Amino acid sequence: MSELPKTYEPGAVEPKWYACWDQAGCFRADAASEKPAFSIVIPPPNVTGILTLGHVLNNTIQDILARRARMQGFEVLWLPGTDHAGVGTQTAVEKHLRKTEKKTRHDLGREEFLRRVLEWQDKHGGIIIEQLKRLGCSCDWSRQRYTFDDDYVRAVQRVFVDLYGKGLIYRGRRMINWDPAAQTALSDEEVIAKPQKGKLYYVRYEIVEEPGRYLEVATTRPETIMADTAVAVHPDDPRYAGLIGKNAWRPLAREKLPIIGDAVIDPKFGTGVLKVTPAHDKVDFEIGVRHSLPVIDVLDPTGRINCPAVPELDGLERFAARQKAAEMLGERGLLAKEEPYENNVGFAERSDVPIEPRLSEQWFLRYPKTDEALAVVRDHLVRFFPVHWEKVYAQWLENIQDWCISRQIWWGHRIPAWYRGDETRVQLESPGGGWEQDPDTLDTWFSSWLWAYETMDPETRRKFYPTSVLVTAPDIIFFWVARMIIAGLEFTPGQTPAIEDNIPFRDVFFTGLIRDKQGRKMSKSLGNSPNPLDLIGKYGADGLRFGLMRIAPSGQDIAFDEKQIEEGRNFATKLWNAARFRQMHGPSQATPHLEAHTLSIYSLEVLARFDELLVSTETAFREYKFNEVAQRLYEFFWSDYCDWFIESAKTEIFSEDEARKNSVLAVMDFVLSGFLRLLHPFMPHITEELWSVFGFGGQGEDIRSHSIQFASLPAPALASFEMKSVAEARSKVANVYETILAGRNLRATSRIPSNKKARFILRPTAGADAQELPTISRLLNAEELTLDPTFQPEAGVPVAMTPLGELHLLIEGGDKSAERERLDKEIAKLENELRVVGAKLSNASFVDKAPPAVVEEHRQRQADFNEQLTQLRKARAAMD
RNA sequence: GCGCGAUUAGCUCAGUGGUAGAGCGCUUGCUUCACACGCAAGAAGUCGCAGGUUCGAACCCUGCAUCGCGCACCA
Repeated sequence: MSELPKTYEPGAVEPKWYACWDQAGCFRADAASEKPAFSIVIPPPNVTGILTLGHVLNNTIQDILARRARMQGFEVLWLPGTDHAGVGTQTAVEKHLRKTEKKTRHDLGREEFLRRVLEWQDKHGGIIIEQLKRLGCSCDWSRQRYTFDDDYVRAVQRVFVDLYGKGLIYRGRRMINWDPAAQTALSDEEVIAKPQKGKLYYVRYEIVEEPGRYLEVATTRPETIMADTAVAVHPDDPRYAGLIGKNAWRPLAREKLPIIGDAVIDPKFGTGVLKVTPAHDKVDFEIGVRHSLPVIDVLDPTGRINCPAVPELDGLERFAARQKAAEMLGERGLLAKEEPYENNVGFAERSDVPIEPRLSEQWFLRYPKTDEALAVVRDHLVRFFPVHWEKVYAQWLENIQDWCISRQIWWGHRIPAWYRGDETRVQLESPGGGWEQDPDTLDTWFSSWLWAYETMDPETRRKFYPTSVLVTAPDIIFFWVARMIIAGLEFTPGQTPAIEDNIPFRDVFFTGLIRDKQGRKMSKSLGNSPNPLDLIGKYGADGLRFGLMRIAPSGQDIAFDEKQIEEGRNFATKLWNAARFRQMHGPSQATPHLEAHTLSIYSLEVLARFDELLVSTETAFREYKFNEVAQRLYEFFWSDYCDWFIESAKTEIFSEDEARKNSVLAVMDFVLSGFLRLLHPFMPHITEELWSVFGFGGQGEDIRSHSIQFASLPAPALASFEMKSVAEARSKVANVYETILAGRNLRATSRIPSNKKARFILRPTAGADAQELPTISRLLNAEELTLDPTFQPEAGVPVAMTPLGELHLLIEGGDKSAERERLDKEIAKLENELRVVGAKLSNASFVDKAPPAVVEEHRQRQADFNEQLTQLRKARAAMD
């Protein structure tokens, strides 16, 4: 066993072990294994992306689950990969082109542009994979997939053809969300509503049949007046009775517009009159359909006005045109007034510009299996953690609209549809000469929704599908989670047609979003997003992982604070030093063995607490409460193991009694070995390092046989022990520890500096024995602790009531008044607590109706308080 | 408008009916033979507000307020 260096250096240790695991194929899943399967597919990051804290959170959780499952004896597949991220990647490359060459994709042409994207991908692709490795992720890299792998592309297209054949995919001219910046259609999910401060313009439309009478129309979009094809009022609105059927003059590009009645008009909004613009508003379009109105489009794909009839506006950008149109109306006396107004405007998620509702020929998917998808979550065949996301999911599915899946961007899966004249064919290969393929590509999510199974070859799928758990952020619950469930149900990739064999995952764990200390989202522009690689450099991957896990409450957003990562690092150091301390006292056995009859009461105590730790972490894991697991591990090790057990054990460790010393060292090893295994999923590198240094895994050629990764989780230590003797030992230890706390408090309040030895005298209660005095003395940093049943303190000697008796602190020239004050405080505190308990016990209802155990507990407390109080009063009286 | 979360110590958060908790920060004492990325002690909270249920409420119920999120509407 080599000696441990003074401080832990993650920078050297972590990459060493990762390389070792990776080379030995530790993460490779064997589809032919006899072991039960556990599988996770990674939410594929963008191929050209770099690691964010969100990725760290997400992938640490997946790694914890994967590593724990390996230790539990599962054959584990954690399947990694990347996503081509259509719009995102294309936008990045376009931006780059604009900056470096001042060119647009159209300047290059489709073929050249795609060549450039591939160049970009080769240059920036795969960085994130290396970063995940640095974090310690135990993915099966031999199975790494990409949504642009040839097989995967083929599968996506086959699915399109299949759904078209089933009549679920269709092409149609409908109102869609148009992104004028990216110049593509978007799905409803990609539109983010944002409140915007604007103006409400009241525009006067003159009635044709009654010259001089005007209808006032409240609108936020005067620039689209030229596209008006009607004016509408509510049919029952008395203000406008008799106008329906007449006409109004369109104030720009002057034309007669019919005045129509439609029940969708809200008489209370504005003036109760709506200008109907079927080309540029979804509701207006529907009104247009009901009343057979013509559709006039006055916007081009980039969002500029296309209306030669009004030369002042033609060619203007839409927001400039709004301003100009209002001015023109004002000059003509047709603008009654303007009011400031705030309304929600849809913004494109990616390019962050207002979308335009636009009539356009696109491909749509009518979602299949929506009822079934609702049912599998409602009936918990798929379980959501936290459960409240079920409702969000259900709400979406219940109001689901057809999915616009075609995109007018170039970087993506080409739509397998072919045209010749009026003919359309949907098939993988070109039907032959004269046929042209649809220029559009598919929404990236139309490939992602197959990720849970299309990433697996048939053999892998047989073993590992459905996957065990999906770990993802809740913001893609519609984009990805819901659609994967639908895909599983529709395409039945499972081994049997049974629903439970086809759902893509059993459990879904939704992480929180990481925010900064002020609660803002992490973003590049705010510069509030720390680079995880810098954090790994400063605190180690293990420190980052543990720190983050400890502050990540399940399902709640996380306020990031680097201080907490520092704590993760500190915990690694604590572990390292406790191990160092152990190592200084001789070699450890590969499999530490406990001899029941040799165990000290402190050993039994720490073993009992370790068993409790096993239970509480197991429970927390079942609920995916990672922060709770981390917190328990932290508390156990720092407080129970280091502060109490090791400190108490020093009595034996530094003693001459070899038998007792060896017994305690064996317990240290036993708990350390078990604790390393419990901690390993959170801090894989340092635990492997210590496991190896201590030789707990034995020796061997093949790392798989002695790596902590494949060691089994610890079993309860005291399972076969006699419960009564354990309980007795624990009760003794509780008394000892309580006495130590009281003594330390006495020291501190009597202002004895920590480095000064102090002399204590214990006047014991009946039954207290001297056996534990050395340990108590050590933990009190006492010069001397003597047992004296007949001790009669002089007035002013500080005293504390402990379970073992009166503990007196001997100091030179005791300060009477200070001691008197201290005692008075103690007495007042006790009296108060006694009053509370007394009040409760004298309440007849409480004694009658509360559970007997609770009442008994209160009685016990009352008795304890009374006894302490009596003693303190005696001590206080002796001072007067 | 509908729905979902949150509201507990200065900060970040645990706490599902029985004496209010942790970490950080703060105060005090300490380089004591694993660890100053440490040890020990301490101060600090009418648990958002108002009702209700209960012997007993931070916890259960109702309403309200504030903050955040989602969905729908928005001329």
